[in-house]
Amino acid sequence: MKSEKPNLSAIAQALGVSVATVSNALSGKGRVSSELAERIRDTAHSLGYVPSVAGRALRTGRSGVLGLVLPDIANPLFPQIAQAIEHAASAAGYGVLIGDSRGAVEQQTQAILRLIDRGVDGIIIIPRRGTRIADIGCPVAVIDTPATPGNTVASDHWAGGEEMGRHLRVLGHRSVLILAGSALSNVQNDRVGGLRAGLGPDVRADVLWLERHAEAEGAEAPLGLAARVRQGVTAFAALSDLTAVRALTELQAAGIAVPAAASVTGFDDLIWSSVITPSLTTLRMDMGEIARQAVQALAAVIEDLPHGQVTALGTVVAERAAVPMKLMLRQSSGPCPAERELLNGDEQ
Amino acid sequence: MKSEKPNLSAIAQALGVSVATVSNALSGKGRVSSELAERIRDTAHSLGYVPSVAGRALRTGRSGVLGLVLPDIANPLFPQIAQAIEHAASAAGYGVLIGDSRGAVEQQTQAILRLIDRGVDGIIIIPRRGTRIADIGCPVAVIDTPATPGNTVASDHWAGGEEMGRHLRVLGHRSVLILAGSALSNVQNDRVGGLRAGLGPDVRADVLWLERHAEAEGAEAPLGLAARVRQGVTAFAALSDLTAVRALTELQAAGIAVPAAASVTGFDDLIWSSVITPSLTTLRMDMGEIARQAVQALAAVIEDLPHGQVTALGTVVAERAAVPMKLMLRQSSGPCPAERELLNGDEQ
DNA sequence: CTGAAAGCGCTTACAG
DNA sequence: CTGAAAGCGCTTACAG
Repeated sequence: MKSEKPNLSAIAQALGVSVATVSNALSGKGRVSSELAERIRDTAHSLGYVPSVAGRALRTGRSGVLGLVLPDIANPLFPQIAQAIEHAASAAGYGVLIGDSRGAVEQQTQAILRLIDRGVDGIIIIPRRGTRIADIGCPVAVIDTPATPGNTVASDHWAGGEEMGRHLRVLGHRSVLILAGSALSNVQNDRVGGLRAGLGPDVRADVLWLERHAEAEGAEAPLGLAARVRQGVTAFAALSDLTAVRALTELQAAGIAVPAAASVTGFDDLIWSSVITPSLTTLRMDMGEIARQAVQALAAVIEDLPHGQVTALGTVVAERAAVPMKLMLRQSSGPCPAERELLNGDEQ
Repeated sequence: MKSEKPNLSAIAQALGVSVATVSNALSGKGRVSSELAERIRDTAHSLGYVPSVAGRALRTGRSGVLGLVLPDIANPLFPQIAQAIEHAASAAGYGVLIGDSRGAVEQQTQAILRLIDRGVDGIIIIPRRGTRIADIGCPVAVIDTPATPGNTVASDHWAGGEEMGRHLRVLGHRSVLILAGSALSNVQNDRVGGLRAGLGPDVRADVLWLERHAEAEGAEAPLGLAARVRQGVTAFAALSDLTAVRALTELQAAGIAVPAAASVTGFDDLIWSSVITPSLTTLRMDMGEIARQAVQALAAVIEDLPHGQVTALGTVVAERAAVPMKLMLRQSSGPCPAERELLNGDEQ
C-alpha cells in the first residue's frame, strides 16, 4: 500500500537499487540501462511517486515557479493575461505565483521583492504606466509595448491602432474622437499614434484624455459625447473596451444610434464585447502568443544560468517582439452617416 | 560585502554562534537571550538575510503556498477574487499559485492535482457549477454558496437576491424578468430564490435561462427583451453584471429608455458598472471578507496538522459562512413606469 | 541559554 | 552501467 507519499529511496528500496540510479533513471539523463530505467519508471508510477519540489528546489537552487506581477489585478484584462501565462508556464513546467502591485508605484517593487523572497526563478511583469523596471536580481520579462526599452514582449499596439484607423477612414469617417486613458501609458500612446497614422492626414482626430477629464469632472462624469456628435464627430475610437462600453451606453442613453449615427470601437476584446448590442468592433491581443514568448524567454535564461546565480544579479531577457493584434469586425462600427440630419432629438 | 545571498550559517559565522541559535533567535521561539537575539536580528538584517523557502519547506513539509483554482480564469469576476485572495494570503504569510481549470470538468481535477504536486499547503477552490469537491488529500476551502455541502465560505447570495427583489418591489414593479445563466449553478439558484422571495407573491417573476437560450438561438443572439417590455415587463433582474450590460444595451438599442421605461439590475459590481450610462444598480460581494475567511480557515488547519501529514488525507475546513452582499443603488433602476404608453417606437 | 547533530528529498560529481 | 557520499538551508529534539 502506498500510504505515506513515496520518495526516491522508497523506489530504490523496492527495487534494491540506489537512489542515485533512481534519480538518474527518472530524470532520463541516460546514465542507466534502458531496461532498468523502465522498471524504475514503472514502479515509480505504480507507487504514485511525485518528486518533491522542495527537495529539488533546495538542491538545484531553482523553484520551478514564475512570478506574475500586474499593476492592478483588478484590470479587466487580467483574466486573459493570467490564463494565458498560467497555460504557457504550465506547459513549460513552471507554476505561477501571483503578485499584486495594487495602488502606488512602490507597491510594484514590494510585490517583486516578495516574489523574489519566495524564490521564484523569474518574473513576468506588466509594469505600471510610466514605470521602468530596474535590475532586480532575477530574470525578468516585461509585457508592455515594443517601444519600451529593455526585454519586452508585447502586442504591436501601434500597428493595431493603425489598422483600426484605416478601418474608420475607409468607412468614410472624417472626424474621430479618440478616447484615451492616461497620457503616461506607453501602450496608449502607441495606440493613439497608430490610430492617427491609420486615419491619415485628411481625418480630424482629437483626443479626450479620460484621466484629465476625471480630475476635472469626477471619474464617473458623462463624457459629453452627444455634444461631440453635434459638432460633427462620427466615430469614437476608445483605447479600451471598458471605455468603449462607457461611450456606447452614453450615446445610446442620449438617443444616438450606434452605428447608424456614430460608430464606436474599442481595444482588448473583453468577454462581453461580443454580447452587447451592438457588438463591439475591437482589437484582440494574442495573449497566448505573448505569454508563450515571455515564458520561453524566461525559461531559456533560467535554464542556462549557473545554478547558484539564478537569483544573483539582474539578468535580463532580451526578446523584443511585437505580436500582431487581430481586428474583430463587429456591429458597433459602420459607414459614416452621409448626412448630419440623422441625429434627432438629444439633450444636455 | 553581501554578494552571495547569506544563509543561516553566514550569520552564525559572523557572530561566532551556532546556526541553531540563529534559527531560534530568528524564529522568536524565545530560547535565546533577548540580548543575543537582538544582535542576531540586527546582523541578519544588515546582511540582507532572507530565509530560503526551499530549505524551510523541505524541513517542515510545508511550502507556505496556497493554490487558487477557478472554474474559468476568464470569468470577469476573477480579478476581484484573485486580488482579494492574494491580499489575504499575503497578509497571512502565504503565496498564491494559480490553477486554471478552463473548459471541461475533469480539468478541474487536473488543476488541483498539479497544485498538490507543486506542494501547496492548501487549496481555495471556486468549483465549476454542478461539481462537488471530493476529498483530495489536502486542506480545501470552497467558495460557492452557503447551500453547498462541506467546507464553504460564501456570499449570502440568497439574501442578496432578496434585497434586490425588495428593492424592485418597492419601486412598484409587478412584472420582472430574471436573466439567469445556468440552472446548474448553486449560486444562481440561490440568487433566483432570493429574488423571488424579495419580490413576493404579488409580483410576476419569470426566468430566462441564458444557457438554454444560447443552445437554441446561439450565444450572441438577442434576448428579445423589447418584446418582453411590450408584454408588460418593467424590470430585468440579471444575475450578473455581464448579463446586465447585455440587457441594458439591447434595450437602449431598441429605443427603450433605462430606467424610465424599464429597470435593469445586475450582480457583482464589476469595474465598469459605475461608469456606464445609466450606471448599474447591482450587488457587491465582500470579496475581502470572503478571502480572509477562506485563508484563515485554511491556515488554521494547516498550522495545526502534524507535519508529515499535511498533504496526507483529505482534510476539510469546516467554516460555513454567509457573508452579506452590499446593494449598490445606482441609476439603472427606477420606479415602475406608471403607464405603458411610455414605450415609444421599437421594432423587431 | 547555547550548541552539535540529524535529517527533510533531491542531484551531482566522483569512483568503481 | 551502477553506487556511495556530500550537501543544498533549514528546524528540531536532545545534550550540556
